[in-house]
Amino acid sequence: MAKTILDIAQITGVAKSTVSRYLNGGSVSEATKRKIESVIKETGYVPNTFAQSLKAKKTNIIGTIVPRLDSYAASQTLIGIDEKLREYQCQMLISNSSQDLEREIENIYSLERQKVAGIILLATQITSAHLEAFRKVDIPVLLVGQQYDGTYSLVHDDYGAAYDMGKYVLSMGHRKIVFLGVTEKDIAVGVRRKEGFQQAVQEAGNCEIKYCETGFAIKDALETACRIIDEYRPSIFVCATDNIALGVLKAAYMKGLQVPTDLSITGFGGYEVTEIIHPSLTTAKFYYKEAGQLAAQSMMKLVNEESIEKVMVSRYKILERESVDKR
Amino acid sequence: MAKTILDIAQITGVAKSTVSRYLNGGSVSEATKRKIESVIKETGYVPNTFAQSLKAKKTNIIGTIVPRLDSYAASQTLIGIDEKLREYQCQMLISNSSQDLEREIENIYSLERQKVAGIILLATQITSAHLEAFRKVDIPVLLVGQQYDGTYSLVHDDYGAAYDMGKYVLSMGHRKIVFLGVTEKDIAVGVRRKEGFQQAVQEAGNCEIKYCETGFAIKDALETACRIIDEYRPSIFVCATDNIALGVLKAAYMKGLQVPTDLSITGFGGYEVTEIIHPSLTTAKFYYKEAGQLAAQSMMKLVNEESIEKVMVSRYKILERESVDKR
DNA sequence: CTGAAAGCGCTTACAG
DNA sequence: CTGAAAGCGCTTACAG
Repeated sequence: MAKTILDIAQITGVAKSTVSRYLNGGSVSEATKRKIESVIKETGYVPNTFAQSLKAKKTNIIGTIVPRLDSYAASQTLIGIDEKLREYQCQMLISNSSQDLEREIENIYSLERQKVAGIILLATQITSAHLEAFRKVDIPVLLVGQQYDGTYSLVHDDYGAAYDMGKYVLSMGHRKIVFLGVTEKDIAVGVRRKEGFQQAVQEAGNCEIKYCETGFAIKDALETACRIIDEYRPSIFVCATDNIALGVLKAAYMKGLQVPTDLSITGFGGYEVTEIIHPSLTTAKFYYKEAGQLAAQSMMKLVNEESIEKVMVSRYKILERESVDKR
Repeated sequence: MAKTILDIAQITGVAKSTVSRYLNGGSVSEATKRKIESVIKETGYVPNTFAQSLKAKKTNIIGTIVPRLDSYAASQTLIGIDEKLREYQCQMLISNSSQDLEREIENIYSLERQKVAGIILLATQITSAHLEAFRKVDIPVLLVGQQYDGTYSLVHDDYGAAYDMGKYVLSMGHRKIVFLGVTEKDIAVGVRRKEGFQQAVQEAGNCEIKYCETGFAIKDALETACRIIDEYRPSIFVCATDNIALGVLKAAYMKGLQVPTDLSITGFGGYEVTEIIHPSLTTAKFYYKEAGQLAAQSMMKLVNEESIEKVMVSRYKILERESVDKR
């Protein structure tokens, strides 16, 4: 059923090598070119990628490992990567780790086995097993979202965004603040965003601020927020992600608090939904798709052995919307 | 750098075939087994997938084509597929068509070239070029979300869900209704959902109903809804997707209408966010992840040449929430 | 411009 | 249990 290059050669009456040359743009006379072309069309021949790759020892596939498929940040980043890779005639192979760090490691090795040209890892936490894997695989690895010494990384400016967000919140007159963050194992989201915010607060002084931690899931944030609202009455929740902010928003409704009059809320991310909801959410927008494109472009440079910055930083923008009230 | 099976064989002092047998669980003596094992560990040898696949002529990869990465339905379906495939030791290769039908066709052929064992297509529209591609590629194809004669398909019960939604809306006393649908090129969403709803309305009689069409994007729905609200004052918008409902919700806010007191809204899909927003959205929930799992399982049967139903139907559930008022 | 031959890394009957 | 050999489908110097 599936034709091989030999079939084409025999039908056309030329040698395999000639067909191969035709396929790869080598020198072939116009006449044979036409003959081969028509035979290929008739037979519906498609080259066997494996045989090609076996020779080439390299593919034009870039592996991308994502912690989860159902995240705005991840899907936007993937879209950006995909777009840019397509420009370079490269394919993107998505590998889902389902937020399982061990599976993430497995995926790295599995991508190596599939001879991808490079690996883009949408990182959350980096363990020593990760570092070992980076060392072992003989292909370029680029981290997106987390920074780690010794590997290439593209990060969002979590610190800067959080600092600006802190400045903004304070400028709006808030002095009784809950910062609802996440585990510090996640350096970018758990540590950097907190630190940036802390810096802004510190510079301002006289401010009552409580740092709390919750999970990434909306439901977790909802529960945590309900508890905090009962115990403590902040004028604002500064949330480390938009999803957390969404949970807090729901908690406010459940507690009968008007947003932003009774309670202000901010997020990080700039998910599409934050603009649609009412009140719309004040948040620090990260340019995920853009970051994805940059990641892909940088990876292509790495693959072509051009040099790139060890650490690249993607931009952000504070979106002042309706969920923050002036105090 | 990268070791081959020959290197391992030479270091161990055996033949390539023995190493291969070891790798594939053939008969090898305990002693050689141990030796080979240790050499492989030392060298960090990983088999070359291409060489393997070149022989096997088949991979354990299932290709999945999605119209877009940033859709709740798509990502949930992918997660379901991925989960189930993993159970079968199979890989999922995601191919994004960015809502470009031509690219979708290209992706089918490209997956064939990569010798995937089967293709799961999260379908939107099926053109004749699609049908030609299905015929030409010599591997099983399964459609998800759309039904088409001659191909295997797994669909959501769009008609049933829409019928039930119609019944529900009418039972809540609504008699001046806008059904905000999408292009009829999309049979499942544009035609089936409308037909199911129509059937319910027809059975009820005496009802003023207006059928309108809009795009899939929240922004499109927002604009369309604004126009409709100005021209016509329905008591309810029945929207063909949750995203459209979200757009209408925003439009209502912008027009100063209270939901659900001034205007009721329903959707289709059951996206996570519909539960979080306020008021929460009444919608027909489809079980995307479950559908993905079933799709993967069915595909595995197809790959193993077991027989499956030509058309499978996934379940749904009407979620009665806060966005519909009793009239 | 064209063809014969070697080789990419693996698997698989076939002998032994 | 083990090894030599052929072959999967393609590419790539090397001659001609």
